[in-house]
Amino acid sequence: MLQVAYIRENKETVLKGLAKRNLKNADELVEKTITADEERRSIQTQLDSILAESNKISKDIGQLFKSGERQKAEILKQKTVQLKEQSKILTENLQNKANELQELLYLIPNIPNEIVPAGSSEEDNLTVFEEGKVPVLYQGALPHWELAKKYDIIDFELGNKITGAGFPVYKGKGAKLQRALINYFLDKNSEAGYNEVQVPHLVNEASGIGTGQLPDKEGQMYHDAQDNLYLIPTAEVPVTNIFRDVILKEDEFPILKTAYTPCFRREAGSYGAHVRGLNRLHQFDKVEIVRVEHPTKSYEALDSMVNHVKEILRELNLPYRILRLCGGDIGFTSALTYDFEVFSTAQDRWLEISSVSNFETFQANRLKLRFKNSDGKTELAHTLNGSSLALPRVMAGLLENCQTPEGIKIPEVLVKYCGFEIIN
RNA sequence: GGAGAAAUGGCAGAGUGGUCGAAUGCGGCAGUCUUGAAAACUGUUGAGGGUCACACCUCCGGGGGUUCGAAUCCCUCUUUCUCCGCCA
Repeated sequence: MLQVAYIRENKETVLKGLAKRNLKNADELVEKTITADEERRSIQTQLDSILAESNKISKDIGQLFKSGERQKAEILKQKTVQLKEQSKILTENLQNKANELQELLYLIPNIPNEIVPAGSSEEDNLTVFEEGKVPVLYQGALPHWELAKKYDIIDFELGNKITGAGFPVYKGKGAKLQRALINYFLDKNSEAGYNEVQVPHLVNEASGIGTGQLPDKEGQMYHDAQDNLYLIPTAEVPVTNIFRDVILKEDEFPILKTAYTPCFRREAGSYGAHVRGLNRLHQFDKVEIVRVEHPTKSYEALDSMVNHVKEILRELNLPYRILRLCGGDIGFTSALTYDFEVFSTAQDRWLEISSVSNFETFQANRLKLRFKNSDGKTELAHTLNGSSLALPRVMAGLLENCQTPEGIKIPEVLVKYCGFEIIN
C-alpha cells in the first residue's frame, strides 16, 4: 500500500508508474484517493476542534466541583450535550471516510522501479541473464510426469484419491530427493547468512493484509471460515509478518530469514497442458528467503539475493535464465521482480522456479514495519523476498534434464543429501 | 475441559473517576567531569493524525457501554500466567 502523503505529493510519479502497469482508470483512482484524503482530513480537523472544546469544558467542570460551585458546573454540563451530538456524527463520518480511503488505497499497486521495462504481458519481460548448457537428451526422453510413473517416485493419481488434483504423493526416492533438496536449499541459505525459522502454516487475516495477499488475492488462498484462518500461499506471509507492528533500531539491519514451508494455492482458473504434472500444484514445497532492509540498501540486497539463487542453480547444473518482469507482468506489491526460469528439455519450455522481488515500502506500510533513523525519526523499512527455491519445478527440471537411458543421475551436490546417485 | 489471577511506554513497575500520555527504576540518547573509558551528576527519551511551525486531537490488549469527564467503573472478545484434569 502506498502512503497517502506520497500520492498527494507525487501525483505525477504515481500516475506514470501506474501507466507502466497498464492500470486502467488510474487517473480516476488517484483523483478519488486524493479527494477522499482531503475530505478525511477536513472532517478530522472539525472533529478535533469539537473534542478540544469538550475536553476543556470537562476540565472546567472538574475544577468547579472541586471548589464546590455545583450550580455553575451544572450549567456547563448542558453545553456539552450539543457538542456530544456533533462529535458523534463527525466520528461516524470520519470512520466512513477513512474506510473509503483505505479501500481505495488497497486498489493501487506499487510503483514500478525506473528500470522495469514497459510491456503488457510476459512476452515483454526482459531476459537479463542466461547460463547453463541445455543437455542434448537421448532419443525417447520423457517429460517428468512420465518419468515419475516409470520410476514410481511421484504418484498423481494417489494424491487425487486422497485429496484431489494438484496434491501429488512423493514416493521412495522421489520423497527422498524432495527432502534432500529442501535440506540442501536451507543449508545454502544458512551459509549465506539467512537465519532459519519455522513458522505457522496458517495465518490470520491481519497477516494476509500485511503482506498484501488480502484483500487483493482473497480467492487464491484456502480459507478456514470457522476460525477465519488462511493456509499460506508462501512462507513470505508468516515470515514477513514477524515484523508487523515493529519498530527496528537502525543497527538491526540487515535482517535475513529463510524458511521451508508447504504452500497452498487454489489456482482457480488454471487449466490445460501447461499445468500437467508438477507444473502447477495446489500444494507444493518451497524454501523462501526474506529480507528487511534499510531503504538505501534494498537494491543491493536484491542483487545479492539474485546472485545467491544463481549460485544454487549453477551447483545444480541446471540451464536457466533470469527475466526482469515488465510493468504488465510484475506483481501487485512489487517494485522490481526478477524471475528465474529453468529450461526443461523434455517439455521444451521454460519453467518459473524463483521470483525475487523488492517491495520497497509497499508491504512495510501495511505492516507498520519501521525503523528509527539517525535523526531519531521513524521511517518505513524495505522488505524483499524470493524463492530459494520452489521444489516442484526444480524437481521437474532435474528429472527431465538429468535423465539418461540408465536412469536419472542425481547432481553431485545432492548425492550426500539423498544417499543415492541414480534413480532407476 | 474446570477454577482463579492478570494484560499500562524498549523493559520492570506504580496508578481504582478530573490537574494522567501516565510516578519511579532500568535501558537508550546528549552533555558535564576525564588523556580516554567507567562511575557520578544534569538534561532528554512512546506512537499516529494535524500544522510552515505551534496549537490541538487520538491511543494504557481488541471492541462496545456508563459519565460533563475513563488507564481507573460495567459488558464482551482475545491473550498470558497459576492450580487441577486430560493428552502427545
